Amino acid sequence: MKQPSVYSYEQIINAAFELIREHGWQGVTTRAIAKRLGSSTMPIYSHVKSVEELEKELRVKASSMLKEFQQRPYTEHTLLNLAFGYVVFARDEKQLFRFLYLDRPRRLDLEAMPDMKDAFFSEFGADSTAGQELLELKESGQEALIQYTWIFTHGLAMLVNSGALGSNSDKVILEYLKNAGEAFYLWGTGREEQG
Amino acid sequence: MKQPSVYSYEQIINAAFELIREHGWQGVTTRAIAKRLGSSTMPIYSHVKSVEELEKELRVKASSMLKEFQQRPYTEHTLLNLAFGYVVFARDEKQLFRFLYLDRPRRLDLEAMPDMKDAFFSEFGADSTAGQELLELKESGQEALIQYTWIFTHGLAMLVNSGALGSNSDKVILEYLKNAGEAFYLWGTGREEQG
DNA sequence: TATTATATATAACGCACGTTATATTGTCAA
DNA sequence: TTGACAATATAACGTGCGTTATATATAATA
Repeated sequence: MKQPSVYSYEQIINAAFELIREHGWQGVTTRAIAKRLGSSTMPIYSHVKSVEELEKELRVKASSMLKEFQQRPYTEHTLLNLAFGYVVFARDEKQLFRFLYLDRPRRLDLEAMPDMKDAFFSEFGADSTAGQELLELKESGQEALIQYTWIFTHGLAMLVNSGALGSNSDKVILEYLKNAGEAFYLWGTGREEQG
Repeated sequence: MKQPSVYSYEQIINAAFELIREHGWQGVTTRAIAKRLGSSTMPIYSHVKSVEELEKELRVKASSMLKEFQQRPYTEHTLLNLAFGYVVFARDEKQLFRFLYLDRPRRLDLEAMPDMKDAFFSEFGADSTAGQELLELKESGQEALIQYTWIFTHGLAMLVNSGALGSNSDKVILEYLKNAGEAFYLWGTGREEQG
């Protein structure tokens, strides 16, 4: 390197991340990034091959932000925290949520579901104090509970994201999730007692 | 009129509708419509003020197609039919579903929820033979059941639309919906017995 | 100090879009 | 038959995009 760059890779990604948070993916253009950086578009290309690569990086950043939302200890129930964090992310980071799960259908076919499902499952170690009541279910029952909860959570997140629900307060969201989880759980146990 | 038009309004709308079904809203351009029509772009403008107006018309057509899906008598339960039709539409008309509920967030904030909710509610007349078991719930319980079912249905539709679910067969979808509905219903009745 | 490579700026290319200006056609009315 | 007007075709305008060609400046190296 014969020349130190004045615009770092981080600066570029951060500027792009600011833009996507504010205006969504469609607001992320090379010219818009350059404008925010106070530069031309060239520094972008010296650090990033193409916007496609930049998109990948933004997806990583957005995903890790979502993960951070999901790992906050809102309640004592890890499962509930994962769901609640997901919905709150959809509410408070509308553009990022849209970017991850709505804007680009083809990319995330394989990402959306496994991410969430694995996250759920990773909390099922016997040491976990949070998901205790889940252990009362058979493994198939656990999986079903997770799946139904995840479907409901996803639906709730969508509706919250688009403002289709009347109220979006923490309290209301939490109640939805708790009630639905309880309903699925009771249904599951009822099933097992029968069969 | 001194001249009969060779390209009718219907032809234009139909061509656009074919395009959106195949390639989504982004595939609907004046040039693409013209190409399918075998014409230039001018006939479009003689029947339609702008693409914005055309978008509205397409939204009407897509909505009425969705409604048609929801009114088919898949089962004896009207409520279930509405939900099932919604999910099947999301599965079989991927682009139309995306157009209505995913592509354009701002427009449908006020449309998505009420449409579905009203449809649910319109089935609750005392004459309706389909929703009988619902009448056993209090009005607040009915509304809650509808809301939770709708959230779940919406989430399921999203996941089915993006192919995130393993299987998309009628049977699997129906089972999801029946189980979730049952769970919510049981939870609701349990609640009422307590309180 | 002279050279060289790199970072950046400027400008342009090619593309696709909605839309519009202009030309052409064909049919109805006189 | 002729003139006028509406429907359509052709072509262009303006915009915004990703990307690239070219020019310039600046700092490390020889």
